[in-house]
Amino acid sequence: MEDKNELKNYDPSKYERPSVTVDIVIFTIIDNDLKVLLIKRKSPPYQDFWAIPGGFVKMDESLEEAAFREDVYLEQLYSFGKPDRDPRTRVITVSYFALVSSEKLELYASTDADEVKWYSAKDLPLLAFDHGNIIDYAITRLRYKLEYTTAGFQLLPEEFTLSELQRVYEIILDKTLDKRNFRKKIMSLNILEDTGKKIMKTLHRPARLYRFSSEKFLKLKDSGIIFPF
Amino acid sequence: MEDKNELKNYDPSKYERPSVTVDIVIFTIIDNDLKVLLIKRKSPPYQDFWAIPGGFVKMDESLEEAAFREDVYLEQLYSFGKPDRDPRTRVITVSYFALVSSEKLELYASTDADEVKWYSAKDLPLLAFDHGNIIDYAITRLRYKLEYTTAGFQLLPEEFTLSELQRVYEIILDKTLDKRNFRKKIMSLNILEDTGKKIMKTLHRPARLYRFSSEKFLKLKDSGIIFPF
DNA sequence: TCAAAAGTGTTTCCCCTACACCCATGG
DNA sequence: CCATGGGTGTAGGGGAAACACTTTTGA
Repeated sequence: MEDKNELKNYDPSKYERPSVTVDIVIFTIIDNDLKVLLIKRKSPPYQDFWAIPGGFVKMDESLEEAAFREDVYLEQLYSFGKPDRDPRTRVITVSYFALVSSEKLELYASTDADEVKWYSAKDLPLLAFDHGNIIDYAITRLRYKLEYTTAGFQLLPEEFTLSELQRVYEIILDKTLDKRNFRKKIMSLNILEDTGKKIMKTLHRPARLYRFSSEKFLKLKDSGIIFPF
Repeated sequence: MEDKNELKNYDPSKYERPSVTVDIVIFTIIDNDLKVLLIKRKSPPYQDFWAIPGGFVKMDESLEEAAFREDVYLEQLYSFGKPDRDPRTRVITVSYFALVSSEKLELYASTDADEVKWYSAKDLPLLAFDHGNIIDYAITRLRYKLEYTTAGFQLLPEEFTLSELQRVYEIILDKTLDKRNFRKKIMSLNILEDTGKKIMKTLHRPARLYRFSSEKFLKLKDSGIIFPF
């Protein structure tokens, strides 16, 4: 308690401040595989290592707004701040994870080709800083989220079939699921809306297309997910 | 993406940095009621408002180590960083919640009497900054944690009866629990050790005293709780 | 012997799991 | 008519919830 009272009188202008970054683990699914977006660092420290995208937080800027004008699923993961995690200076990072639907992928692939790459979550390169830990943690949280929320929809285009949705779950959880049980569970959540459309031109029976029921989706968004920046 | 690449080249020394604080929601149970530790602010902003304890993060200091030499349960909650949450300057706070057992209470009550107070979580005063939101979120998380972890033990002395443990759950979850089902569930977790002792001198049948099984407790600690500072 | 909380089992219900066949289409 | 994935129901098992009485002590 004495320490805390002492800190309460601390004058921030008298001391050096740590830098604050926001780093984002961006997931998508490509070719039936869970991918993470990485950027190759062009300068020290960790030059030529891969890193998750992010940046320093400026005084009046909301990085989420800058980085994600798109309507993607974004959730705060954890804040890391060990004094030695960046060799230059004390850097505290607030990490997030994002889910980007496969239909929006072009937005992320359109930069300087050699510098940005989707890596398989199962086969990551050596990473800068503690980014390996951050990704591991993000994958754990993603799997966990999937078990008890509807986050998986964010990885699909607006209209999708139940089989596509099941595949997303199977890829992330890395196990096969029973088709009937999966459908029963999803349907019981009452978050899907039948578009009435079907995918034709397939070599088999056409599949119904569903979309997220937006009213239920808003309820999810209101339930404790806070965007602080 | 363009924004993120641009930020990657950002030179931190050229820009003002936000201040970073760590704020902690400290819970305990007193008189069968869930309490939160608050401190009255002596200076602006929000002078004379109550606030949760916390302080600025210095360059090389781990606030957890400074604030909590005691062995209390400490878990990161969320990082808040809306540019206007502090009227002075941009302040990003990393919030934590802590559980303090009733037997360690003296440590926290021993400061300047009028300035520090345990408030009932059900009857909080007007709070400084966004601390009201932080406490609300902490209570939600605490309830949630209780459902699927063993965090509740942290609020009790080292040796306790099953009825005392049940009362902790009832107070936090704000509902009554079935005695037999509660005991069955706790016992099935295999985290309790019978001390062999009993509470005598009561006006009724004496209750067995249990303690946490430390081996299981360590397993809990290893399961994803990260102390980043 | 009374009051007050400790301690103890069984039944019911619901949810999760396992499991196999017919359907609709394009080629 | 054939290949391919789409679509559907039911039975069994396991865990959570409901529920009431006996025990032990101090006064």
